[in-house]
Amino acid sequence: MAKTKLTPDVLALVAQRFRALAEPARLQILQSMRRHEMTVTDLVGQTGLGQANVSKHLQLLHAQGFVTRRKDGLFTYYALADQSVFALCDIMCSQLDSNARARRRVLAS
Amino acid sequence: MAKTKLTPDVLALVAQRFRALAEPARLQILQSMRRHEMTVTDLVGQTGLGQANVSKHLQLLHAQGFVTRRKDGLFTYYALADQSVFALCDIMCSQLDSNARARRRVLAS
DNA sequence: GCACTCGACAACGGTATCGTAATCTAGTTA
DNA sequence: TAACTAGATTACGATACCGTTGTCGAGTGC
Repeated sequence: MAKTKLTPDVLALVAQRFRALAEPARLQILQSMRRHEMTVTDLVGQTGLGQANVSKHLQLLHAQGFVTRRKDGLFTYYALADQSVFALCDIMCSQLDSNARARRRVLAS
Repeated sequence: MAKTKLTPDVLALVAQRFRALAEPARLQILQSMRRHEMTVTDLVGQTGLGQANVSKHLQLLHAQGFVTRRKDGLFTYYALADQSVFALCDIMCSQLDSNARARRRVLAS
């Protein structure tokens, strides 16, 4: 395990990466790419977001290294850089679960 | 593994949780609490942030269930709700690592 | 009671970010 | 070459969020 020191600089970078995932639209895009790579128009169709919007979100995700780009003719294919995004989401979801359960427990008292 | 369905609603909640961690100040606060619970003034001293600022960040972290609150006389003690925050940060850091390495590889070509 | 401290809260200015509309570039096809 | 398409880019208005200042309530000690 690469135990990077958590200096303020590193903290800023980590925060930046968290922010990239702090947007429902981007999570939706990432989820749409879970199985295969996709073009921008594919993603526009699947998510219902605007073209410029999707493109901008993809720029950001690519800049942060969450997705890879591959150009072929007119199309640009985007794919997940790695699967760890879903590991992150899983942790978040299980926290959501336990929070909801705790909240219910409080209400029951 | 609690495989929650990733409906748009859930996605919004997950995004909200990511946003809570998308701020260097909050990561700094969480890191300061890694070992023991702390009062607000402790955290102000340790982080160098303003009092009102710290208090507001703590409200948010508490609302999202990342920290617990315990009042004792004049003081309010905050503590980590669980350690999974650091699991999240670890994943992010290792991604940072591999990104940096990939970038270096590109530069070397 | 009075002064003091801790922490929460409201208001405010500055900045960042979202989504959209319009434009531009590059590649394809007729 | 002209028309078309995919996608990137820019400009803009709306909104959200950060950090600070000032204030208030609660608890403590003289």
